[in-house]
Amino acid sequence: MDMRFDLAQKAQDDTALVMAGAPSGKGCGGQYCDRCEVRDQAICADLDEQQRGALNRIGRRVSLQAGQTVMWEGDSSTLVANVIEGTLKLSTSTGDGREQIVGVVYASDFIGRPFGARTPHSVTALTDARLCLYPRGAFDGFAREHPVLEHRLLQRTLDDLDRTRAWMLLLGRKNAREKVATLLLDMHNRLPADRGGVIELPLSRQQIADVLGLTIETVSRQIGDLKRMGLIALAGRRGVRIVDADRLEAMAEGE
Amino acid sequence: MDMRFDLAQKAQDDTALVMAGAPSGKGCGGQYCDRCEVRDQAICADLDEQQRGALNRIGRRVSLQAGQTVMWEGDSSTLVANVIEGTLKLSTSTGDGREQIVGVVYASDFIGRPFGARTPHSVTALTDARLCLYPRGAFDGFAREHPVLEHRLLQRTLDDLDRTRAWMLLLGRKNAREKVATLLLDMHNRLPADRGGVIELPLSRQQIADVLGLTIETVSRQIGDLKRMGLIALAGRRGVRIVDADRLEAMAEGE
DNA sequence: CTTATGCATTGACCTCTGTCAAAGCGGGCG
DNA sequence: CGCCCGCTTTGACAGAGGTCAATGCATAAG
Repeated sequence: MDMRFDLAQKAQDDTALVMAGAPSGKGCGGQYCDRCEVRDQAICADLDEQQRGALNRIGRRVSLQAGQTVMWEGDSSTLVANVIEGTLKLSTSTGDGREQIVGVVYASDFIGRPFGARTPHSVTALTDARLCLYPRGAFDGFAREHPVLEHRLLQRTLDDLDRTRAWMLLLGRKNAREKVATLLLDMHNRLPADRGGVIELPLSRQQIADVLGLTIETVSRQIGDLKRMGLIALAGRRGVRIVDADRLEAMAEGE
Repeated sequence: MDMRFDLAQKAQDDTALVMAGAPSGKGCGGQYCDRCEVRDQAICADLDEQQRGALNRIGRRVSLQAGQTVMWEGDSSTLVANVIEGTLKLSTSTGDGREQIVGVVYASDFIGRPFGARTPHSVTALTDARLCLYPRGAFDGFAREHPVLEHRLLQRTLDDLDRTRAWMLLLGRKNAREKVATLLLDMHNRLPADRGGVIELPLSRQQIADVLGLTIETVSRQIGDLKRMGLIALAGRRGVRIVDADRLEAMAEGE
């Protein structure tokens, strides 16, 4: 059976569980916000203590396991959230099941579609994750009353749009080697490395393929080539160390 | 010589002309806004008369000829604008000159990068066009003081992001036939048709290729195939009529 | 109306990436 | 510690789309 369909089934059940199981009225809570890991990076950063308290009251914390899907492409938009911890993918699919990952989000990022009727893409946890979840209607109302929040959301959305458009160049005009090199550099810049300089990829080979618009076989071959050329070193299935960043950057640009 | 480079050269000169030649202090002007064709669709729609007057004072109207470039990828972001009339493309390129069109904008759309240091893509007129142009700094300041404007800008940016992500699915996962069919339907939905049902494409074959991540030859072959199959009819270089929308939609989805 | 220019089409060929199938191997479980 | 499952790698092959080159044909200038 297709792994992706498998995950989807599982997640559908789990999501229902999360929704039902969360204690109502228990928001992020002022006490949570005070020690929130992403308080200074997330969109709530510019709110004062009182405003944050008010936002708290409409939200709640939720834990996700790797593989769980929080929102489904095409569903009516009922939830938005801040990512407290973990990595998630945003994805869309064609009618016949081809998938494209349209974004990868990290701690402090915002997910969901405020001010819109439909969720344009699915959101699925790649690692275990924690969210600060808000009902969309209440969030929209709060945002409209707090321009500092909307401003921060606007900045974030503009940044997302820039990054997304840059990725279109990769999808439309780069070859497989350039695509893989670009992704490895991108992850290298965004993920923490251990002492040995090894980063743990949050994506399987199939997911890398889904981000780059390739097949798993092509991704595997390209990574193998880069290793054989001595530009990268592999450590297990998910570990990667950039050995020669300059040459890898040259590859990424097609030089 | 490469057509695209040629255009670029030409536009660089012309842009300078426009900037220097515009009478300073002559804004869109209250009298212009009153008869503005896009007043109710552009981001200024929710401003009251007085606020619109204030925004006017920092902007001015500018005319562009087809082929002129208004903003350059990577330049510092100094301008933003509303499109009054015409069609423009947003594009990025790799170091070695491969181009990807990352967006096509029409009347009432907003262009430029507010709240950011750099322009992430070039903006070039595909047809003759008119803009309502604002210096970025002044626009940013005005926007921060007028949450209704920022809200409208946020909605527009969220919509852009949705559309851009949907396009990523096309770039990463659709084949040439599906890409071309999708584009023709998209244009059919957004452009006015004459009595005969013929739409005038604002894009040359090369530009269609740059939107779809294909070569001009592949685009030409696919359009030829669709014509031979009786799904579309051609009228000159730019004219297209959708003959069988249902079958074309099936093509677009790969069915 | 005619001509010239440049965009568009068509053809031949080749390469890159996808497809299908089999083997390898990392990591969790017993 | 070893086994087994599922992800990953590797191989052989096919086909979609790119490349290079020549021809066709709108369109606008004369």
